Amino acid sequence: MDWCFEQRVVAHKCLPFGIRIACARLCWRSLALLCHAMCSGYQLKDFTVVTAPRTKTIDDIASMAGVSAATVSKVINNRPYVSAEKRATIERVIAETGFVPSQRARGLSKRRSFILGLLIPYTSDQLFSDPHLLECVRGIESEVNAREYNLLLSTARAPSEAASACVRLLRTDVIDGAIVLETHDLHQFSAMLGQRTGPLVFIGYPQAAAIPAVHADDYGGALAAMRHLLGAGHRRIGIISSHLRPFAIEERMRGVADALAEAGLMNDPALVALGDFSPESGEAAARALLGLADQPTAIFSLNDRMALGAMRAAAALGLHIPADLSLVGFDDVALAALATPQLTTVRQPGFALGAAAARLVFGLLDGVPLSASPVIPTELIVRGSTAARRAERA
Amino acid sequence: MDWCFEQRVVAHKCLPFGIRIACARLCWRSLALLCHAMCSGYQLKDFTVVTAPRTKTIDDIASMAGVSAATVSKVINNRPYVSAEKRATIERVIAETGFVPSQRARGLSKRRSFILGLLIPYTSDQLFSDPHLLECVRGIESEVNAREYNLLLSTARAPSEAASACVRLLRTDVIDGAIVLETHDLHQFSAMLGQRTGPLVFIGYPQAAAIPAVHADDYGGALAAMRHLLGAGHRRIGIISSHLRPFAIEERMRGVADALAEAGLMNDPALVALGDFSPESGEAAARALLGLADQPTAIFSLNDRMALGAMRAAAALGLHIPADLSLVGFDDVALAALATPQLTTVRQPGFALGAAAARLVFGLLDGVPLSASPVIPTELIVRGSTAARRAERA
DNA sequence: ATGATACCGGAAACCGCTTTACTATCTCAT
DNA sequence: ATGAGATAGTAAAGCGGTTTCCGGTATCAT
Repeated sequence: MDWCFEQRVVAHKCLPFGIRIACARLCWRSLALLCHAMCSGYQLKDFTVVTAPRTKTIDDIASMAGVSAATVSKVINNRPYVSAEKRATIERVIAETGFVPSQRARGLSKRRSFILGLLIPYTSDQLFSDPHLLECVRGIESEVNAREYNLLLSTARAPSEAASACVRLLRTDVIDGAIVLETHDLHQFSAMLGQRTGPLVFIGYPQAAAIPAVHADDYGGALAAMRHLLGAGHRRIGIISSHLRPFAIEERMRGVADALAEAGLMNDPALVALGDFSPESGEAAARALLGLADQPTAIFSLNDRMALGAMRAAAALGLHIPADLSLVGFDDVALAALATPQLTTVRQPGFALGAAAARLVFGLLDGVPLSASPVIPTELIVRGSTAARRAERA
Repeated sequence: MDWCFEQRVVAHKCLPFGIRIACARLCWRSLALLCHAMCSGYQLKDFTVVTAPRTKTIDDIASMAGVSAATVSKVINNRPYVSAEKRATIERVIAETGFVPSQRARGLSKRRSFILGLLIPYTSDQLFSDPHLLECVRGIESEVNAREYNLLLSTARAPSEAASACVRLLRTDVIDGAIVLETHDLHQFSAMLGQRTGPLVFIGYPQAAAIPAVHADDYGGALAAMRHLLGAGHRRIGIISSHLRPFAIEERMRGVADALAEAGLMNDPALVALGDFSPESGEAAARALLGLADQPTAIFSLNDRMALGAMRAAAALGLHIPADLSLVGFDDVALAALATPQLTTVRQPGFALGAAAARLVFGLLDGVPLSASPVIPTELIVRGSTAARRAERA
């Protein structure tokens, strides 16, 4: 059996001196002994490396200010029953020493970590390159910073992975609550939801009931977009939808249907083409729509990327936008404003969504009972890609 | 003076019953009393809301397994001196109860929070929409996950804000270390660097000495790009650089100069046009270059976005790429592969950069002495925008 | 004066886990 | 047999704050 360092044994066996290495916190002297022994071929076993202790603790501040730690705590937490002079003294000492309490210890006592989790299940990488996400994060951050919280980022490749990561983060006390960006299948989450501790809010449409969520007014946005086109005199409006049907798309389609009904128009299935959100699929869908005998005079694409593809298709077919064809997108991605002509579209309220989600989590943390899921309004941005319908066969 | 709830007083004054509300942890009964009192118009003062305690603690597990908490801790931390049978028992109990230790308490004892900070000083929003960033984050995450760490996200509008946020996070013990995405002026950071506790690694070129950093091989990338063009026979190569000169650009320019020198060519200042990284500025710069009497046959743009602008300029001038003009970019943004023709460019090793930075932080945390800043190789991706120079005046 | 009540301040307990320090048992060469 | 050395296990002491609980003044109406 190899010789080894074991706490109690070190002193007797390996080291000829009368000094024992009592604890893992090595002083220079014991360190030297250790080095010597290790150079002689001994192995270390059952040892731990501890990092340096805190430079200043609340007790130091307390003794410097001539009070007890409890009083310092009161001052730090801005609580009553501290005389003005003591408070001033303590505040001065804190300012002088630049003392900041340890969130680790604080969290243990207060049973809060002051950290919110942000879970991004990015099955598709585009999520990150999506400026909408940046806006969401900014919105979340603004609320989080206002409450002196922090934001923990966790991305996961698969939704199931995200669900377990989320539960783990919550159960290990790392975070106080979490915001989850919409996932196609929330089933994964709902299965693990019972195991969690702490609030969870989704940005998107909750498919399971009783899951707090915030979402944009997709319905209203689509309604506004369609009304805009209908108001401009368009009667045959092509729709570029998707064969993938997340809730947001369903809602937008509902808005489309209602707008058509409002105008007394039929919902002609021939005028609906399906894509997969990519520009290429949008181009193909637009070609299909424009190839109809009774060509539509306007197209509403349910996302911007497909609308940009439709723009290409129109150009290829020699159609001028907006003279020959009006085009409306959805999302207001950065490219929408850079395209020629600039794309009329419905803006996603990213910042507001993020902020609302964060507020919801904080509310839940504070015990505010959950009310209805907030719906954040969308905004129609009218730019150069839409115009009044030209007179018939002009 | 208003009547108020104060811990000791509650019982005598506000409540006629013999029950005192001894602690803030309200049971239903005392809660009912409180509600009653408040409905009668009394105010609450000096109260705290505490969240529920942990459902299961290590002590519960210990008693369930019939051992002491210390032994359970040994098992959890995979340390020796636990008999196989006890270990098995404890592991079974842990599995059955689904117990996970509290990171809060763990962090306090171990003096580690198991959280790494990621600081993104996004003066310009494009940072986030930059897929390169996503790759960096993915690289960091892969290392972080491997070590069962977590990632805390902190964005800041100004570098000074980022510096203070970073120092605060470090000093409050929230994070164990941090990775900072390159900032134009590190001076802000170096000023506060002394106040920090814990390692800090930059992704980018450290302008102050002795700051650990990792960066991409911008020099080598530019060298490879230029060699590629020179090898294809090009002799007059326009450079689209920038009037902003972060270190990365300096390095790329150095690569350009060395490649030219290698080929025995002069570094003609007339062939260098300046932009501001945007596509528009790239377009303008390309127009300027292509308007020269002695038109270049190739252009090397120091970033992709300007290269894409240059592509537009070439198209507008009726030049075909790569037949009339070869074009090389730098970064390999997503659009580079989607452009027509596909852009030859130098790929930023985002994932590797992130991973290297994370490894560096962990190394520093483990006390590994700092060696030289790692340089991550870049890769020339040859696509359709470059071709051999056509015979003179063909 | 004198309770009654409000304001202050501190000792001690606690949050949940890790580490120390020490005892007890087992192994094994002498 | 026996003491040295290795292994197992645990009570107790932290980690760095917060909260409880209680005693001591200051104030104030009677």
